[in-house]
Amino acid sequence: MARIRLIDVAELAGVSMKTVSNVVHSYPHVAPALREKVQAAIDQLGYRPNLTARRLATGKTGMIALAIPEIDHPYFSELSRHMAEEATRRGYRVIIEQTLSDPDLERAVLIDREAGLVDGVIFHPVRMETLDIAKLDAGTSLVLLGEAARPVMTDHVMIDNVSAALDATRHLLASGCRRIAFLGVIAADITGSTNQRLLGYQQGLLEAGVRLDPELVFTALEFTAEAGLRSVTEAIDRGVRFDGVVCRDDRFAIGALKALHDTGRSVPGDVAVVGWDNTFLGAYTSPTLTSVAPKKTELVAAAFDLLEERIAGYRGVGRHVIVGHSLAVRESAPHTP
Amino acid sequence: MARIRLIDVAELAGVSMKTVSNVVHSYPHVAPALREKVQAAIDQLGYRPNLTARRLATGKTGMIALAIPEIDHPYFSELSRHMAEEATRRGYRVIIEQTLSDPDLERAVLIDREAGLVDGVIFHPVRMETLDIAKLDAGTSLVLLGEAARPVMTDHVMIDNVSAALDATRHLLASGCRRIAFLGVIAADITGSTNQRLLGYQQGLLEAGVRLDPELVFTALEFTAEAGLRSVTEAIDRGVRFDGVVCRDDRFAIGALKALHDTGRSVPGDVAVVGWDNTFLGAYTSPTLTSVAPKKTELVAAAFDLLEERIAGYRGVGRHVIVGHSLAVRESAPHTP
DNA sequence: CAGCTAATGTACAGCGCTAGAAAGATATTT
DNA sequence: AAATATCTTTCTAGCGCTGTACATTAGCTG
Repeated sequence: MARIRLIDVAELAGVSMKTVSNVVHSYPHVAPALREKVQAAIDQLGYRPNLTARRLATGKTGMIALAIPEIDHPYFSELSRHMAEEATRRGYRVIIEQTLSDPDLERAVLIDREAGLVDGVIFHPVRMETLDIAKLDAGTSLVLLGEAARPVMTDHVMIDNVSAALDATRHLLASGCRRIAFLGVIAADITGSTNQRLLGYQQGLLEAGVRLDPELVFTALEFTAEAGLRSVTEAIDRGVRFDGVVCRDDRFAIGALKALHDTGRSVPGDVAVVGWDNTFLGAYTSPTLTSVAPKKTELVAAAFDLLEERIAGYRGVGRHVIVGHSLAVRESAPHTP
Repeated sequence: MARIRLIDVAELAGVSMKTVSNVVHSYPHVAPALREKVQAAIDQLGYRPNLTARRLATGKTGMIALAIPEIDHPYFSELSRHMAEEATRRGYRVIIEQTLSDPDLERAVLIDREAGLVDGVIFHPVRMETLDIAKLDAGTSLVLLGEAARPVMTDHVMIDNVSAALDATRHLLASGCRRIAFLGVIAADITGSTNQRLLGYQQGLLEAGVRLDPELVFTALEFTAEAGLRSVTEAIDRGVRFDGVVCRDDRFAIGALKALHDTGRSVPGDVAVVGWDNTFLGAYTSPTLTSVAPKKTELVAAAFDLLEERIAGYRGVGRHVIVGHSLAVRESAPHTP
């Protein structure tokens, strides 16, 4: 039972391969009677075009790669879902590459891109630096996500992290918080995100005339809820007093919520908490989580727009697109009454 | 700056294409001096083999498709991660197809498989029925996950749902629960999972001599935390009394936890809760969630084993593999003291 | 009905790589 | 030294599909 090929259909229908191909592609100038005959042959044999062969012939793969640190991080899994749906809408398939924040795997993503497997790559780097990416960006289609790196020649989509952190901080200040913590700084973190979010946080305190207390900038060991939990618990154990927390990641916020709960603090009564990314997690915690909400669909659409322009041949300087954000206000840091 | 091809390297190195190919594939019988010269040419030009062309020539794609209902469901995103890692280990790439539990999209997965894009498919059906799958299973490599359907000729990996539900129910019974609810039955659900889990639940009650009260089988509208929350809240509003809940899904459990919290019940004091799938969600709820834990890595390994045998040419009858499970015991339904 | 345009259909050369056959070179044996 | 065996390398026919160039037929016009 070998695969049915175009030529098999052609023989059965008594026409040339090209005519069958024309029918498959709904090419307009095919006589109705012939089209019907060919279609019947296709149906009878159950013919499916071989995509690999088509790709080789056309030079287009119809696939794009989405390279993210972790598939099962809620933010990235939600992002993946949006990407997959947008891709379907635009006639692409997505192949997801997990980099695990490993510099070598990240590099491999860019190198593989050259292998003709995909038409373009949407890449959220964590560990690779700007120059590193620039060196490997051989002019083929690439769009970067996040804040880690932004080579001059490469397109790039992100939210305004400073302003989003500012919004979060203002929100806490408006509800009366005065000792607001930031969770968290990570030693090994080379991404720009944290710095920018920290900047917005500082700016918020500054404009409200609240003194910045270094003790309130918590550190964590890694980007997990567990690390967030530990960090907050330790701060409490050290006797640090605070009435609000801006978390740079929903997972940190989940950990913080749990730490506060376990140490008998009420949220938002004693401490108000703001998370980041507005993952679905936040909707089902108790209390539900207020969180910075990047406009994910905008982000995805922008990334695809840029990528498709690159695929279509744009070779110019890198475009930087800032997509909107909002604050999804829930119980952990409610609106001021 | 066109793509570098094998022949470009061959010309630069002054050898034949096959020799370059031999170097690329580390074929042993290449004279060291030549190998070096060819390698130098490869490096100089930055040659990358075109995978599409290689595929067409070899007939193998090195890719497998993972078809799941939703990428961002925690269970499936965790599964995806394991799959991606196992695939890498075995030299495959994974392309994730999201079916959204849509029968047409599910069907498309099986039809596409014929298109030579992937070497095999690991498919977790939700809406397609056994016969439907059997009809489309043209003998190419396919492994099914879950309980929805199991055609005779198709390989299949699952956990023993009856026994897992039995374990969960016994656990609650052992800690003294006597009015144990099941969350939940969904009208539109045609998967076998719920029935099997319900069966295990009944069996557990039966062997403990506890009467089965139909009022305790909760229904929900869809598989979301929101629906779980609503279902439990409504049961409480109706005045249904219960001291334990077996949830057929962690998301239901998250919703249940929130419903109990919002209505002032303590967990596990007033009501003990068991979830299903042991997603990472359960580790960060308050209280943390006891959950049925399928051995995901075993499941993934088994699925790949079967799939690789199919790819290698096995054409026999469908194998059914049952992988182990355990109960991840946490605060929401602790061990009996 | 010749003379032209438009509509249909066919032939075939690639796309870039693989792999088996064949050829050429070198080493070993008698 | 001839004959045989063993390496190395080259040659080349596909893999299945697309798209260009060309051939054929049909449809009109004057």
